[in-house]
Amino acid sequence: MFQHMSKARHPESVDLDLPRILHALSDPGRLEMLSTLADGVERTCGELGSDQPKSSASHHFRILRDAGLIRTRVKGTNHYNSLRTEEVEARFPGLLDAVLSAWRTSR
Amino acid sequence: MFQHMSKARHPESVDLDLPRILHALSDPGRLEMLSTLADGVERTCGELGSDQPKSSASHHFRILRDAGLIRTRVKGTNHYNSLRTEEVEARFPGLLDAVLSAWRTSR
DNA sequence: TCGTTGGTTCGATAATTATCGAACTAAGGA
DNA sequence: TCCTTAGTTCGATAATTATCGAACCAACGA
Repeated sequence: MFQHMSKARHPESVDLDLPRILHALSDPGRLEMLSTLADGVERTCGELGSDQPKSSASHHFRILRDAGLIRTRVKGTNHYNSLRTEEVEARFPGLLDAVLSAWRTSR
Repeated sequence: MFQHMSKARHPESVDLDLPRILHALSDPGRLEMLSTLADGVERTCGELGSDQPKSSASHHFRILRDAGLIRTRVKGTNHYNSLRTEEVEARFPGLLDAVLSAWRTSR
């Protein structure tokens, strides 16, 4: 009885948990993915995590998804990821901007 | 040949590492400590971590210190901790404010 | 000098997270 | 129907982090 991605959870905005979000953000690879997504363009997993094994990339996507930072839309055999900008912003104003611009200046 | 706290490291502002900082922030207890320190008042370890065993509290202080988020000043037998507000702000503008106000609204 | 106080460090154990090959699955195309 | 593509899930192992009692240490006061 396992859930495949097609039924994956995306927590409601209200349920976003700050420590969980900060943990998801505490990894260079994941920050890089989010930074890429920050332009609002959807991207497939392959486009974002091509520098590592598929299972590793998938793991990191899951962390981000479970934290509520990205949404994954399944279309055919592709999984399109997008940043949940407005929802995170509504719950934690300024957080995403601060983190992503911090990342860009320190990279 | 061990280093006691009196010679503990406090990383230079320039060396602040974002993933490390975000990891340090990804714990409710540590967020609570920082939130308390945000008023600018120095506090001893005992005042901040009285809800847990000394060794656990000390561990969390170390994480925060190593990340460069707090400074620990030793005076007599007391260790006074303060938030490194300006330094973190200078390196990562808006980050601390965003995280701490996010924490306060979600607690 | 002895005890106390405030906190660190050690050491052992538990818990969480990361990594990645291999098996799997759903969708699409030939 | 068979093959391929894109990505997930499993399973095993390694690495990191957390927890906390116990030993320790430096400063202070009696």
